[in-house]
Formats: sequence, C-alpha cells, structure tokens
Amino acid sequence: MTTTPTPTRKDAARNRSLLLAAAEDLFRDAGLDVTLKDVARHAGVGVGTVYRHFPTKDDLVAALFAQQLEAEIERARKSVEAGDSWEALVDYLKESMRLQSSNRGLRALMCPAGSVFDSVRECKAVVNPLIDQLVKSAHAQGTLRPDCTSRDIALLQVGLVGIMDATPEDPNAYRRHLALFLDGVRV
Amino acid sequence: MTTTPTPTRKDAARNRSLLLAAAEDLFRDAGLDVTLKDVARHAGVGVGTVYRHFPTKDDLVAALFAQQLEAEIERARKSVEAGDSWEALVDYLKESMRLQSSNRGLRALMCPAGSVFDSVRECKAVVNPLIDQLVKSAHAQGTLRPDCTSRDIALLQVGLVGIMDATPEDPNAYRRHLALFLDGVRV
DNA sequence: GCAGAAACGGAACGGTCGGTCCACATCAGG
DNA sequence: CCTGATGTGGACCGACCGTTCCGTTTCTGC
Repeated sequence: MTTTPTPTRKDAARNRSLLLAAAEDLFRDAGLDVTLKDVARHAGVGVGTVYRHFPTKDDLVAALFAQQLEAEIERARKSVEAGDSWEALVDYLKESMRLQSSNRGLRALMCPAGSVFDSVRECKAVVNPLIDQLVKSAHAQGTLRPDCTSRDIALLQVGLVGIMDATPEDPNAYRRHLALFLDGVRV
Repeated sequence: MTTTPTPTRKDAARNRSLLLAAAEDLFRDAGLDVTLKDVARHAGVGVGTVYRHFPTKDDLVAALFAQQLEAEIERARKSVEAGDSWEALVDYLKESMRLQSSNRGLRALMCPAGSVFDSVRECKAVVNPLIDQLVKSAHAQGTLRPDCTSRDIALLQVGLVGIMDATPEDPNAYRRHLALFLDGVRV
C-alpha cells in the first residue's frame, strides 16, 4: 500500500490519468474483480505501465476510491450538523446508498470484505461514531424507535448492499426496502 | 450436470459417502468456493475420485443440496397450508432464513448468482408462487400492509442473506433486521 | 539534436483453479 | 485364488490472475 507520487514527465502523467479513468469506469460497472490487464487495455497502455504507477492492484483501488471515501465522511458530517434529526438520518442513508447503488466497486469496498484496505477501515472508524450521533439525536428527538440502534442502521446498510448486488437490472430496487424499513423504525 | 448413479462396488459407495460428507462440512462453513482438492483431502481420497463420482464441481454441489432445496419447497408448502396467514408468512421467513444462516454454501446457492444451477431455478420457480400465495392471504386477512408485495419479501430475503454474509461472527444478527422489518409491514 | 534518465509494453513467471489421464490397486464372480 | 472389470490417486494440463523483468521507446535538460 504505497503512496505513488504524481509523475513529472508529461506522458507518465497522462497515462496515470488514463489509468484512473479506465479503472473508475470498469470498477464502477463490473466490481473490483476486473483484471488489471483489462484496465490496461481499456486505458490503451500495457500492464507494465499499470504497475509502474500503482505497485499493486490494491494501490490502484485505494488511489481510486480515496476521494469517494472522503466524500462519504463529509456526507455523514454534514448530516450530523443538520438540524432535523430524523430527516438528517434519512438523508444520509439515502445519499450514501444512492452512491453505492451506482458504483459496484464502491459497494465491494464498503462491505466487510473490503476492510482489508486501511483507507476503508479509517473511513469506517470516522463514519461510525457520526452515525452513532445521528441515531442518538433522533432518539433524543423522539423520531426514531428507542430500541433501534446504530448497529441496526449499519446492518440495514449491509442488507441494502446485498439487494443492490442481487438486482443489477434495477438499480433502484433497494429504495423500496429502505422505505419499508424506515416506515418500521420511525417514531 | 449429469446424474451420477450410486456405485455398486463397496469401496466406491463408501468413498461417495465420504465425499458428500466432506463437501457438506466444507461448503457449509466456507461456502462454495472451497477447492475440490480440499474436499478430496478432507474426505481422504484423491481428486480423481471426486471426478469419478461427480463429473464437475456443479454436479457435486447439485447432488449435495438437492435434498435441502426439496426441504425449502416443503417448508413453503407447509406454510401455505397453515391457517393464520401472518404467522404462516413469518414462520416461513424465520425457518427459511434460519437454515440459510447456518449454511454458507446454501446461501451462495440461493442468491441470484446461484441460479446457474437448474435445480435452484426449479426450486425458485416452485417457491415463488407459494410466497405469492402467502402474501395474498395475508393481504386478504388484513395483517400485511397492502402495498407490501411478494417482491418486497424476496428482496427482504436477499438483504438478510447479505447481512448473514457480513456478520459471520454473529450468525443471529439477521434476526434483528427481520424483526424490525416485519414490525414495519405488519397490519 | 544528443545523451541519459524515465517510462513503456508485453512476454514470461509463479500460483491457483477446475478438470483429465493413466499406471496401479482393489473388489467380486467363477 | 485368479482374473477381468471397476475404482483409485496424484501428476499433469490449460486457463486465468497478479506481478516481475527487461529490451525498446519517449521525453527532457542542455
């Protein structure tokens, strides 16, 4: 898990961008199992070039999703700062799940199996307390069932990801489940 | 997907049993990704012997889970025949999910990805109409939210499987989500 | 435009998987 | 027993993956 410096040479910088763009496309649509040979071909470069820029596949994945993980943290923070607790919790869930539904790679990353990545573990370590806070606020406000814990919310997210993975033909199928669940835990 | 006849010779019959037992153990605990070499070693035989009894890995899987799929159908049928519609639906879900939670291989088989198996597709083709019926009955009885469809129930199951896969350290974690969801769709 | 550093591309490596093959062991009927 | 049919085991095959290596190409500072 090495941090790769941005290259100085013009062609190298260009290829790095091409690689990240190709990886983003492929990982988004086909998940993290995509071959690095595919990424290289899609970017119009050789495999060797991939490994020059990213020592391992994990490094490529980490570099690619670093920004999205940051966004996930930011999203949770924004929701915590919002006023209405129920709406804040729901908005966070909707937005977080919407992004995961449109990105198969991100989904694989956020699942427990993806915790082999330091960056993912760090992200969760930051986000989880924020969700705790969202849940506590909603409890205090009396808009969330008192026995609904932040672990319940975490498992809800896991379940929704399972639904997304199972319904690639209907990327919005998960919304139905989310809505029904929320109906059950409100007030 | 060939049907393998039960062998006549004594040693062959014994090895077949050993293989099925080993496969059951390994698939239950570690999922369908277990290597056939592992199955062979666990059974104390060579790989060649595996392929004599089961021409492909899929044949082994199909032979192993045929009985469990039958049981799944029987479970659904029983629930349809039961009187109380809400209880029937809930009992079916609880029992079906309990079995899947205790068997990682069965879980992989019942997920959409497992539908490459004819036997699984057949099982679903039989079970789905039965679930339709359970849902319809509950609607008629007025114990299930009118807008909760059998597809919602199917997605609930998919979500629960996702939770099970994500919480191997707590095989009962899914029950919490099931309970909360059911609270939301009752009456 | 030249020289050397930097980057490139893709053949090749080591590992794993499902599956095949065949010399050898084992069983069952006469 | 003994003999032929049946079953066995594990070396081996081909495909695929992440990764390495190195001869060749491309860039950059002078």
